Amino acid sequence: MSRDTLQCASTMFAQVVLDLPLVTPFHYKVPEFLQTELQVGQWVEVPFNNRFCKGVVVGVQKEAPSFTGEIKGIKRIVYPDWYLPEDLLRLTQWIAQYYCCSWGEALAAAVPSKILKQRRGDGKTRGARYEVLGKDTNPAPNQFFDLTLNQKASLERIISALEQSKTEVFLLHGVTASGKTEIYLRAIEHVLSLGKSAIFLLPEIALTPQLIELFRARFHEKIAVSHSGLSDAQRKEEWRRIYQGSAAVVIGARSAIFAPLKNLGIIILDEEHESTYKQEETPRYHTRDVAIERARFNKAVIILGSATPSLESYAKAKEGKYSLLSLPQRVEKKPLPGVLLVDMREEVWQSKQFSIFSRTLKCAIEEVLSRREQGILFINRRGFSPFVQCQACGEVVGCRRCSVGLAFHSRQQKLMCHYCGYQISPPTQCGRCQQPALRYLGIGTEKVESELARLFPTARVARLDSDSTRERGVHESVFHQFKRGDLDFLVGTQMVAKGFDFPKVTMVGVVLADVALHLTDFRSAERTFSLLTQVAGRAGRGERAGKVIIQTFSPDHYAIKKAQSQDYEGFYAEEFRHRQETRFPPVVQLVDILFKGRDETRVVETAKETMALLKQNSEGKFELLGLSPCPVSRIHNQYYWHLLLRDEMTHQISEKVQKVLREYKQRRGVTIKVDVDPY
DNA sequence: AGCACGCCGACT
DNA sequence: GTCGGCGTGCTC
Repeated sequence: MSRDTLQCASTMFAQVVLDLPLVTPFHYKVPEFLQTELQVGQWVEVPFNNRFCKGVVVGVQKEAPSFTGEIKGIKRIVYPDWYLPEDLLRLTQWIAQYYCCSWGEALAAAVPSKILKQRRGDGKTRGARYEVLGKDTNPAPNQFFDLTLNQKASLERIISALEQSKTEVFLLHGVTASGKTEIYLRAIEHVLSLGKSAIFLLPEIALTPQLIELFRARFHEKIAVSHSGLSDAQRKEEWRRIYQGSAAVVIGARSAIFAPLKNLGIIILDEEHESTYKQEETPRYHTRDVAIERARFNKAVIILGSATPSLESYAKAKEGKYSLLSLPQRVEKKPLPGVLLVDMREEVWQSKQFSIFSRTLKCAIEEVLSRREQGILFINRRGFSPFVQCQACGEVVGCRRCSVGLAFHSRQQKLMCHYCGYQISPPTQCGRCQQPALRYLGIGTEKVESELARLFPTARVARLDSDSTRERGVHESVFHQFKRGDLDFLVGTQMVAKGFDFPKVTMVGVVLADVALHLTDFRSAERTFSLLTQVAGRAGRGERAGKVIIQTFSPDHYAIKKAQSQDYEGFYAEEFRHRQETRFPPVVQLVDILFKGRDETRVVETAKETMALLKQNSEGKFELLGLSPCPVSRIHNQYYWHLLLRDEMTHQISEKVQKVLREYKQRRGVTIKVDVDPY
């Protein structure tokens, strides 16, 4: 894959990857008039199956390819001055082979669709609007406050790795408010001083306006912020800007890992335990693993930061594959908030009725109001009532197109499906037994919001969840109101748990901690623990000490107990032991094969045949954990089944599976997708 | 993924 | 008689 200009009289052949799920690159003749220009990494237009397609040149060769049919010629170079950087070429190739997809599909994930997709006559990009970058609205003073000893020690190790230009993976384990961000900022400053560039990754960019402001204030026009609101044209424009070197620091979610920066010195992945880093469409890559690979290609340093590292990363740190950096204390010696568990079984028993706020939580709310402080109430479900059940026959009102219940949303006065968006007006009677006995059960954000308003009429309350923030700007305006002190309480889902830094928040209430705990998923304890720890971390970041109240029906569960004592090590040890006993990651590797189709019998037949084929070919290299319907087995009238495979970390599983699937003739109407390291 | 080719049912 | 349904196979 040389980038040297081709200067050869005899015919040359180019290997071209097309944006299609085709396994191999295709060969094309390099016409005379392109021989001196054509280089690896360029986008070309080629004739393909009676039409023209765009593709990327991934190699050139003198030898004629073994293909026996007619070899056609490249029509033109699409962008004479643009090359896909070599590290991205190799990175996409790695993604294709590790995550079982075509190189073309991996490229499609890495490059804005406007650049790759064949669209005739897109040459004129008329007045692409994009956000003017680096305009800092309120230029914060460069805060060169002193680092704590732990911060200093961590930063020194990072800088020493940067100086040596060798890849080192750091796992920065710092409790909430321990000053991880300051380390990131200084590491990036150092990288810039070496004339190199940086990528800073976040789980979800829209949720972190504060952090973005901090970066803007520090790096001014050097940064490019990639957010999901960009149009296709803006995305292409952003790519061009970064490619031309007008930004040295790129901040963004998942896809920012593919930013075409030159001379990459560092990649930082904040909140590395977050599951949003895993892409759920083909290619189903995990941003953390892609980032590590890209760092390796560039001899760059990578920092994974979290208050609750994933089991995967912490295990690697313990094995010595990653370098562990610890920040066990909050900055300025601020204490971690005290955490109180409320046993809701006892609460219901003693108060003889169920209220969504226990007496303890009510007191705490009153205290916040009387002291003019602020509070956050967290509940991991949106809507008013997560499900509606007939008290006569037990039937739960379900979606017509999905195998899930409908949730009642009081704002719209509708029952809604959270999977496909289907909605109906609240029925007056049960659809099965016709009795007018429907009851609205469970707790969602809307119910917490309305209960809070009912019990504390003076409280000024706002709700933050994906319903309330659907309209543009709502998130930011609620955020600023809360910051200014125009609100007393914020009620919300995960959204209020992440990255917020409000000094006046002294109380955080978790209305029901059990929601995520009882899902049939090997990561549910880990998710619960880290969510509770993150939420708790929102309290007591300012002058006054914080208090956290967790209401739960399972106060004895280790995920909840360890979250109460904020004991990551203890949780890790116990959870790791579970994973060893039950043989789940990180001690083994999983690969999931997904089957989807409108005709369920066909889906199952296909899955069974595939399973039989895999069994024949497994040669003891991996274990079949069995075929089953997905937890939500029907979405939008499509049936979902999956086949889970387990492997003792030999990493040959993808190859084997790919080979088997390639040989298997796909049945009509059923799509098969491979999910390596599934979530 | 597209797109053509091909083989069977109901329509101007 | 043809229009068009989608099942099958191929693309340098």
